[in-house]
Order: sequence, then structure tokens, then C-alpha cells
Amino acid sequence: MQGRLVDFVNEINQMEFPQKYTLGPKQQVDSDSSSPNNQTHLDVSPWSLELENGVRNEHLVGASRYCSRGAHGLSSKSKRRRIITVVQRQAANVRERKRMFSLNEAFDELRRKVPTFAYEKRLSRIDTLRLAIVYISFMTDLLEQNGQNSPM
DNA sequence: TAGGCCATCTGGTCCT
DNA sequence: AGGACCAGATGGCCTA
Repeated sequence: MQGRLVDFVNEINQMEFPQKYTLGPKQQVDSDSSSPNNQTHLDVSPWSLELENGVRNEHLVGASRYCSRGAHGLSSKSKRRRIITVVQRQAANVRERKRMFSLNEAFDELRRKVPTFAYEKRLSRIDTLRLAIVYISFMTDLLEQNGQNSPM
């Protein structure tokens, strides 16, 4: 069993995924440093203080209505449009950051579960998913084989 | 410099 | 009404 797992890991380390499974030395953008924001956007902790301290962005003003424009803007066929205040928008941003943080925590946990040898660098999220799929398939096959071989 | 990866913002939609 | 979830856009960082 152990040996087969080692073989498996060697195998996946050499296999090529459809779209160039190279995982070059990608520096950890954040994560391992345990801080979700590697400074770029916020210099505060992930999110916690923001709600308590209220609004962060200076350029946003008080409780004015938050009128959207945004990437997809407002195509003429938007149905009901929810009007939210700046404070509400910022609260939603905080929640979204928190949600993404927990998502990344789950990815980190998954990273620790999948076997790797050669990856000195941290797996990207997409590679983690792909590797997990391969790994689960492998283990499933292994179980089935053992079930067939082992005497009842 | 291009491309990959990521964090964040944002608006739409669904659900409670 | 408000939160969760999702996807698109944007910009920064890093490596080849």
C-alpha cells in the first residue's frame, strides 16, 4: 500500500495535465504567511477591524446611496435593483473577504491532504483541485483492487 | 515583458 | 430585507 502510494506520487509528479501542469515556482501569494492580504490592498488585518471601525475607504463618504456602475454595469434589463448604502456595500465587501478567506483555508487543508513530493512550492488552487481528483481516483481504484484480491 | 495566480471589489441572483 | 454565493473586472506580485 505504502509503496503504491509512493509510486502514485511519483507518477503524478511526472504526469502532464492538459494545460501544462507545471506549477513553476510560484511564490506563495499569501496564505502560508497566514495573512490573507499580502499588503497590496489593505494594510489592516484581513477584515476584522473594519466593521468595528466602520468605514475604511476615505474616498467613500458616509451613508450616501451606493449607486452602481461596475464592470457589467447595469444593462437595461436589470429587474429589481437593490439600492444599498455605502456602509452596506462595505459590509458586503467585508463579508466577501471573509468568505474568500474561509475558502482559502479549505484549499490549504486540501493541500495538506494530497500527496506531493516535487512541489516545493505551494500548489495553486486549480492544481490542488486537479491533484485531489487524481488522488481520489487512485485511492478508489486501489480500494476496489484490494476488495477483489483480499480473501473474504 | 507576458502570463499565471491571487486578492479585492462589485453587482446580480438565490435563499432565508 | 439582508446574507450567501457567484462570476466578471481590475490590479499587484512573481517567475520564466
